[in-house]
Amino acid sequence: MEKPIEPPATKKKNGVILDFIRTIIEEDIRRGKHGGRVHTRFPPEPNGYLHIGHAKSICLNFGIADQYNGFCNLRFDDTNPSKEEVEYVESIKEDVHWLGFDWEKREYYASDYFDNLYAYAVDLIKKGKAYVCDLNAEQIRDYRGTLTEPGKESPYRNRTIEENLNLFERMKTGEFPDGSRTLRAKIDMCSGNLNMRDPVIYRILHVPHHRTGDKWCIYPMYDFTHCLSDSIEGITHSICTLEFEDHRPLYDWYLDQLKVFHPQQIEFARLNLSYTIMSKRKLLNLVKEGVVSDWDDPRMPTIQGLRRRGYTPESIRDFCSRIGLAKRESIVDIALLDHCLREDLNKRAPRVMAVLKPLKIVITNYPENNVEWLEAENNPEDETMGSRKIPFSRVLYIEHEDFREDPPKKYFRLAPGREVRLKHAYYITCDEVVKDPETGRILELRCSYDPATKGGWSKDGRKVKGTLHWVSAEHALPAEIRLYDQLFSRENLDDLEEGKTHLDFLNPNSLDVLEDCRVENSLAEAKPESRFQFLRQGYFCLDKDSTTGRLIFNRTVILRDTWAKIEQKMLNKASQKNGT
RNA sequence: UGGGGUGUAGCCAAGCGGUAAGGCAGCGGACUUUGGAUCCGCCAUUCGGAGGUUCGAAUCCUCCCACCCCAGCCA
Repeated sequence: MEKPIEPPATKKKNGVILDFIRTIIEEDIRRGKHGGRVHTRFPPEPNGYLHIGHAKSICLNFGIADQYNGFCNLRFDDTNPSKEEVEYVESIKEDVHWLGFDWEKREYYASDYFDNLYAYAVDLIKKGKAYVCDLNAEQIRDYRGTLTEPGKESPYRNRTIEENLNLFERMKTGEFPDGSRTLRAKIDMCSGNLNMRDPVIYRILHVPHHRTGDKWCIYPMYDFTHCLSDSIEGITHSICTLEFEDHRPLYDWYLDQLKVFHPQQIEFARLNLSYTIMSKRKLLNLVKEGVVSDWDDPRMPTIQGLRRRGYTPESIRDFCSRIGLAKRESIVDIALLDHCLREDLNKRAPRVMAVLKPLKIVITNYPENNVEWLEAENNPEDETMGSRKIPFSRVLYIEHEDFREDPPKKYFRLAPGREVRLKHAYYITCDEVVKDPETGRILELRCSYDPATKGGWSKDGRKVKGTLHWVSAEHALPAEIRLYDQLFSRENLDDLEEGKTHLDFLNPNSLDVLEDCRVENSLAEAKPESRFQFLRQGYFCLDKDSTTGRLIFNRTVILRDTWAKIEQKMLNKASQKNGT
């Protein structure tokens, strides 16, 4: 059988740099291996929801199949019925489709092969390469030895083939209790690779399976199942993550002993993201403990969470193509994902105006009861998206943040006596600040507009530095807006101080719900999952909790905010002067 | 101290003996009816370290160092 080859150098093809896996594949095609055929598989275990790390693997496997005119199977690795559920297989299928990939008719389950696998095991016994072992779990561990000491051979290792066949058959028929016996491969108890010290092939588990019901009470282990499932399906390149590197000799051993079609296992480094955890177990725990609302909480790195948050499948695929592929472990900056999303939505998302924290302004020289419908472009990046009419009237709301009574340097929004532009509308000047005499809170602004600046232009060439978004008080729709931020405040959650866990670094501000927002009336007909750019603020997505009477938006990501940076720098400078 | 891997910028990542691609982040500047977008510049004399081979080394050799994975009847 062919030995796994060292990852060869990356090569360029048509100027595009190939990663090490595609380089191997191109070399295999060139040499005519498997007749030039390329067949991959995405093999999730249905014991949890898919996350962005899985997206990397999905894009890789389906992407390669597509690129080399091959196929990619969806195969559920369902050999442990005590952890797996149909709920998960349904969500996985939905997520893969949503990401934009199609396995067509090739939906397989490892459990489909239970009969084949049993026959292969019998074959191994007949070849004298497997035996039934009566050691219990604890004893097997003792016999296995340690990392630095060799193991000891099981006293049951040299049973006759007939006895093994008989015992294995009786394991299958349910004669023995859970954990009482196993079928083991007879390899090498002295191997430096623990996986080769007579690994378990089958264990007894009197547990019903979500697909095979109670047909089986023995279930095959991963190593035995995976290589043979790959072989049965004619997989050419079996791509998995780094921790399986040690398993490759076993993967190869089973296939060599059984003399069956031999795919090649290739390992790559899984995705890690800054400020994010990717462990299924920890993610499940966040849901169970109520730290987040569910698997699709918009702060979760699950596909469903990202989807609800407003990420597009296109942006996730772009991200996966940009993070690279290698064998070194790394933590990708979450800023790259946000960049991909902004790049996508900048071109595609319609622009609308929404005021998150409304400040009422009255245009004192604008006629009462008058309404003008002004032209507003839907996307300056794409003319074909057209325009819409937005209502302007005497009473408006602007963003509270866009007014300062005592503006700092470089602040060029509204302030007493200052003139700014209302986007698509008029120039206005702030004439008066009305405050609550008791609390001093600003209640409203009295402004005047320049009728000669309709549309936001001035013939006299007068410049205004600030342009604000706004909504007409009478026409605007009330909305709830959920502002999301990273769930964790720590960049690297895998390298924590003694005694700390990721839960010690939860970001207390990961969710801020604004109940009293105002959005422009064109949003009345918006459909859940539709995405918008709220001008000057960020990208938002209509949440599924929305009802006709109550719009709810999730903030996906903010726009780049140069002013926030400038202000932060000024604050830093000031605090340095104060010696704090 | 056994076996298997990996070290190139703040974060990813090319490079495979001919003199350090690209992206993200950051920093300048232009432009702007989004402080958005766009554009233009800057950002590794050095590749974990030390020796060696060579006219020439991130690339080859030797030794060393650091980090990750493996002792489930999980996947």
